[in-house]
Amino acid sequence: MSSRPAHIVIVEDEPVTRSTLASYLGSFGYRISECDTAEKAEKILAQNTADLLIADINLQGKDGLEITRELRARSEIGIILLSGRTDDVDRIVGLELGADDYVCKPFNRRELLARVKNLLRRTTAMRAMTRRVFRFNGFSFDVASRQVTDAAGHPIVLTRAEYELLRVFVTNPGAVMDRDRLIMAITHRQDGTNTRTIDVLVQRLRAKFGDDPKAPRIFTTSHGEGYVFTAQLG
Amino acid sequence: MSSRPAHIVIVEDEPVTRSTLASYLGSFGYRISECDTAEKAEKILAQNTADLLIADINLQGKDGLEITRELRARSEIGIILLSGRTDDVDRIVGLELGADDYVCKPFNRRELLARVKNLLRRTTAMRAMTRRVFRFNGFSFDVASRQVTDAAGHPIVLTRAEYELLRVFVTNPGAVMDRDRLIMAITHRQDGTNTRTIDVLVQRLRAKFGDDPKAPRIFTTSHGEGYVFTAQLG
DNA sequence: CATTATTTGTAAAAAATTGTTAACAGCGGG
DNA sequence: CCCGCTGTTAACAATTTTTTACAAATAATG
Repeated sequence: MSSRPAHIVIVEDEPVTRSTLASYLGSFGYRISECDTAEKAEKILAQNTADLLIADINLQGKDGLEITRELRARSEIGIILLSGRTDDVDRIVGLELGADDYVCKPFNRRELLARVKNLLRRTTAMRAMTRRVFRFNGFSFDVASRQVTDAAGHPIVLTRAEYELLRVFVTNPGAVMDRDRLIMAITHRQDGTNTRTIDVLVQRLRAKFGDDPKAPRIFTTSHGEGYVFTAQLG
Repeated sequence: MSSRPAHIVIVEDEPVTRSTLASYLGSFGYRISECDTAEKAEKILAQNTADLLIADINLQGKDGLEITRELRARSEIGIILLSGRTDDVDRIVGLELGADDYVCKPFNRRELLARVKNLLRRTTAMRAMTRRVFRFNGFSFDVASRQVTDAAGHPIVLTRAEYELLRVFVTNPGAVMDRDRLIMAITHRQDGTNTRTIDVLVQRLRAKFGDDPKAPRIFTTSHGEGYVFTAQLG
């Protein structure tokens, strides 16, 4: 019905809280991804499809505050922190790191929903306006307007799938991404799509960007693993 | 910090709280307007220069909740409510009316500052969207009067459906919108009209705005999903 | 090192989606 | 009532995505 449901990532190591929250928000039509550690969350966030992160402040290993710091440095995604403590200092630190909100447990889920709604209204509008342009090997890629130009300034036309794939690549430079993950990022249907689709799309990107698979400089094959974006971003 | 200091309006009938808050925020370079009633606040807000409203929930006459309701219906300004009570219900009502935040007194002013900063980061990006005249690729589109002119100033006449469609596009730049949503936006009914209507209307908009579907710069199709407005609004 | 199995590159066909044109029905104004 | 305009639908062409098939390349094995 609507354009595309907002994508919310929940990081919470307490299973009950996590699944309760996930099913509650999910019942309002949001697309939910759950996980229990910061590392798993970052994998999901790397796909750049998330609109909002709800993170517990107390996690094993890397905690919610650290995710906030790292994420805010490179993204305008909405961040809501959850905490068991109502300590002023904690709250202020979280907010000053750039978290949009800080909710203390036990929280009223209806209140959280209201905060989620209000924040999503802001972030989805903002995502459209923030203009990021990536440059590599003489090419220029404007994510918002979907325009690509080569070194001579001539436009290169990308199809939707090519655009989505390139977007995942440039936002994850140097990271090896397997085909399942790339499929998830580009396809709009969730039923089993053939992983070879990715190979074909990579081939088409290579053709449009003049990249030779035998001596790749931009889209490098990682045999048995997937593909890596190996161009130097400037 | 930014080109022009953000403008914050404070409505609070308790003089001490108000002036303390005003001078504190003012010391960080914000432009502050103080007042003690909703009516005076509305006068200031009518000038359309405000970025953020901080309102006490308990005011003589029209209270903070009522301001929120009325304001949110026509504006995307940031709203932070202040309250002496920590009642859950009050807070939820405020948030569901569209307030971005709800802070209980006595509040830590450093926390409030952090919330103000974070919210302003969101709203200043959004301010562009509350605008009523949109400019893109040399064209000018006045939503209220339905007037469109090209780069040379020559008028372009739109039909009702074309106008509605363009309005949805410019107010949701960068968002992929599926055909159902676009249909709902132009016909205000929900029943099953052929989705291909949208394709024809998009094609007509493209013709009038000189956009080539093979290398779109304004109305971009997102294969399998819908359409996106990808022109840069200026 | 030769052989084998697995993975990837490529081309082309098939399936799904969109672009385009044209025709039709409804509606309001003259 | 006729006329022009608008929104809608239908039909067909073009494009995009996905699948399929096979050649080439890489890794594994003895």
